[in-house]
Amino acid sequence: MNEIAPTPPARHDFAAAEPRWQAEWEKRGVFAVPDVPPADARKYYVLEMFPYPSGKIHMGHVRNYTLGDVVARYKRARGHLVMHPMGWDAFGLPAENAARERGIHPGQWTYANIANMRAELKRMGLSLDWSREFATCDVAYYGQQQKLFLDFWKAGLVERKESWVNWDPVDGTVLANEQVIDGRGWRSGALVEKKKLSQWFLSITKYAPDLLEALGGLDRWPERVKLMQSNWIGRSEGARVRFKLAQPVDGTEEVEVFTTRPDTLFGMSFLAVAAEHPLAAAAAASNPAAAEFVAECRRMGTSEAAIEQAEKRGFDSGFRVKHPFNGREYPVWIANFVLMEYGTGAIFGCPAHDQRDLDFARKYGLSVTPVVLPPGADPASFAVGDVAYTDDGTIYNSDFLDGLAVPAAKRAVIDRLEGLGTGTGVVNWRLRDWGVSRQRYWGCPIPVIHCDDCGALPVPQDQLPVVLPDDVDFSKPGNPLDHHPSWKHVACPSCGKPARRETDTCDTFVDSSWYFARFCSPQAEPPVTREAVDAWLPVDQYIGGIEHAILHLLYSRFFTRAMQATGHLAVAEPFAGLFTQGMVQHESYKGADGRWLYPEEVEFGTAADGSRTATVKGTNEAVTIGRIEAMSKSKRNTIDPGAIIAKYGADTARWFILADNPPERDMEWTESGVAGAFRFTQRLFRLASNALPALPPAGTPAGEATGAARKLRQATHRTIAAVTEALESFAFNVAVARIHEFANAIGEAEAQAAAEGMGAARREALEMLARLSAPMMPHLAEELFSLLDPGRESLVAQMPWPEADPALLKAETVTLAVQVLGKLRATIEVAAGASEAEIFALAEAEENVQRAFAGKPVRKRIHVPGRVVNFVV
RNA sequence: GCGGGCGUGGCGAAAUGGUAGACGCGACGGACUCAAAAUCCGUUUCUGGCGACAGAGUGUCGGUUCGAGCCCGACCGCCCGCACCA
Repeated sequence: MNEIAPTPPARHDFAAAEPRWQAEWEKRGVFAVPDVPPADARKYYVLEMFPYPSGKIHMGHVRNYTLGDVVARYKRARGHLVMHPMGWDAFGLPAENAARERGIHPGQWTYANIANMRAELKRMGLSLDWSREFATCDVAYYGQQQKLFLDFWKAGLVERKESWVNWDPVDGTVLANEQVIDGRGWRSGALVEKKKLSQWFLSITKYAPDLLEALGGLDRWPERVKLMQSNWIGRSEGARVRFKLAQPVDGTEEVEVFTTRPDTLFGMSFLAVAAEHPLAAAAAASNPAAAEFVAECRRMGTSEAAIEQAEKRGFDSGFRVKHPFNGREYPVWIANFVLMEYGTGAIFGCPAHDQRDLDFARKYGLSVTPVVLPPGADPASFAVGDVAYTDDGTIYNSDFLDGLAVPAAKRAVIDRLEGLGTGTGVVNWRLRDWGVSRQRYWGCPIPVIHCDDCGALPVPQDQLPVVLPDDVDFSKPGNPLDHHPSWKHVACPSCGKPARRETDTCDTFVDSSWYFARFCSPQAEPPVTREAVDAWLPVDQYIGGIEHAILHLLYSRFFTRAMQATGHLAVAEPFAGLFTQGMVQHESYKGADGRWLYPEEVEFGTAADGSRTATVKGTNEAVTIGRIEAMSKSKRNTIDPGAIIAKYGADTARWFILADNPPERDMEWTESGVAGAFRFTQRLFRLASNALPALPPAGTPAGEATGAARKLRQATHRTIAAVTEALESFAFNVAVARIHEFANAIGEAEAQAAAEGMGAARREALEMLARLSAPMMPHLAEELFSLLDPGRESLVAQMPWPEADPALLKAETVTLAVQVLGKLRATIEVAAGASEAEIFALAEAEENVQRAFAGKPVRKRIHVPGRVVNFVV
């Protein structure tokens, strides 16, 4: 052994190295791409959902942007020209809340947050083209959005309609669903009411059939997202049926319902209308009790979840309708579970074959008549108890439908209704038009002028953009744009008389419905440059949270169609590939008095029984360790990425967030996990620096190796193949595991440093270790490579992806599992080319296998090459 | 309530219908050290057995198959969305 004490192993100084490599990437412009790529370029557009600038990045962002960066760096190495931009979803409620609570202007608050978060993101070492950055609250962005709105209007895709909003009668403000808590306004505590307002809508329903059908072509989208969108669009075939009122109400003689079960029309026991339905209003006008019930329904707010979860209640309006076929009369109820927005706002109730109708009928003592007989049931005795029968069967108790199957009965009813002129077969969609009006300041102004004489007119092109005024007063409730002293007063562009600007601004979902197109030409004066969007769109890989599975993605799919219709771009689908990541979670902690504690306030120990204990740091106060749940400010179970990066470096944070879980699943952030990832970064550095004296110069080929060197070379090339496959399939946690195994193999090879050809094999292994981990730990990869090859020209970020040598992937022998009746009894090692007969003979010779036979004859032999042998006895 | 998803050791997990638990965390044991940290080596699904080995085991119950974590059905639990949070 060497008598001289070895120099202590050098440590990777991430704090110095990470900014150095970030500066180097920027200096060489490695991540910048042109608006219009060269003709021979293989473009690849990687995009993560852009962040709302809340103030600080959170772990969800770290996860999202790390995932995207791995894809971007990998695809770049595979020879693609990769566009990977970043921007800010910068309009929205929190900025107005900050303005009201702290007196800061929303714009000032937002841009300060952006500056902070941009610096935090830069410390992560993401391979972003920052020259494309914009915020949706930039006039340069929302001004172009106003042009899109007017183009859509011209193309017949914008409509003005009435709709209901949550109204806080004390604050005099429209509330977001999030601001309604248990039916009360979050600030005032007043009971929320529904209020009808005239608002702007984008006609997404015109594209409902296309949005549904085109889902079939999105082969790189998760099935569950497509299924959710499909259900949301909600195509259903059914019938509209008009019922005559026994007595006309306010001159109205009929009420129309939509049903998907026209076959059960003879099982009807009541008709129910929504509280917003004209018949409900008519009942309320003449009956104080009905008025009270309708008022109560209004207090439920507009959220569908709240409406459907509320106890099912109804009120008999006193009106009666006649059955279209037999003329029998049925009561008209006002029901809190009937949605005005769906179908016609009225249903007929058939309790025997619809669970909700059955619950309602039982509650109010309405009749229950079964009309669908389950197969094999006896018509004389079949009865419905507490469970409605919703499956197929044979129709009975139904006049001309008796004996028909359900589908035939549906057709027969529709034919008869159409013959009588009292109904039609229709396709109904659950999807509603997209209401984009918001009565708020911090959003894109809707470019419309209202004139008493000329109506609603577009703002003329030469008066665009309509810019938000800076001098706004948040001390008053309501929309600051509306009570601004001068902003809304303009001349009518048509007649010149005094007119008013639209004071509503756009839903922020509008901003995020075309930002991916804007990134292609972020400075363009038209909203997008055709050459740029035609070249770059669609986004090849889009990555974001599953919580956006429906709304954001559906609105974006609509927007590209609308932009296509108005000549702005060529594609219909914005995102060719979609990946939805899981959430980042952490344990939550509660102090003795029930207050939530931040993780850094808590100290851990071990109790006598081995369980974990926790106390408030520096005290003896007991802490309750709560559930592992999504990080949230209110539960204080957050970890600040900035602090983690400062303590361990960006590579460690990135590595840990990729290492432990499959990216689509929720992950738990643990301090010990991060520490483990940090140790691994140091281990890689040590492997390289320890090996350095034993390595031949850079560029030495590994050559035909034998013995230990060949074993290492096989490990190297198997790792190349395995990591490549894992990255291609988004199995980043598996890629990490393979690199761990590879590091173990390199570590084991240290003991055989003297073996023939080992120096070159180790050099190859370490260089590949750096290059394979580069998408995940880009700074360390550069650092390792500069250690191994100080004279090199290109950065790892510019190197092509390594290729595995097929000759080194082949195994000389394979291990087969030997089963008897499916139970493992032995394993055998056979040569790769062994014949089936040899394999069976070898397997049957195993002592354990013979014992398992227990003297019984073998009836069947199964051989799955490379895997398993199974004997059936 | 409706729609969608998930469930595997002490923990995070891996596994084209073919050896369940790779890899990591933690724990335990050992080496090094005056000591500690760091590092390195080993053990670690449960039960029985000194051991060879045997039995059980992927939320629960049932089914298909030579063979099921994986496919099918029912149930339980948790998570996401429900149109003005982003």
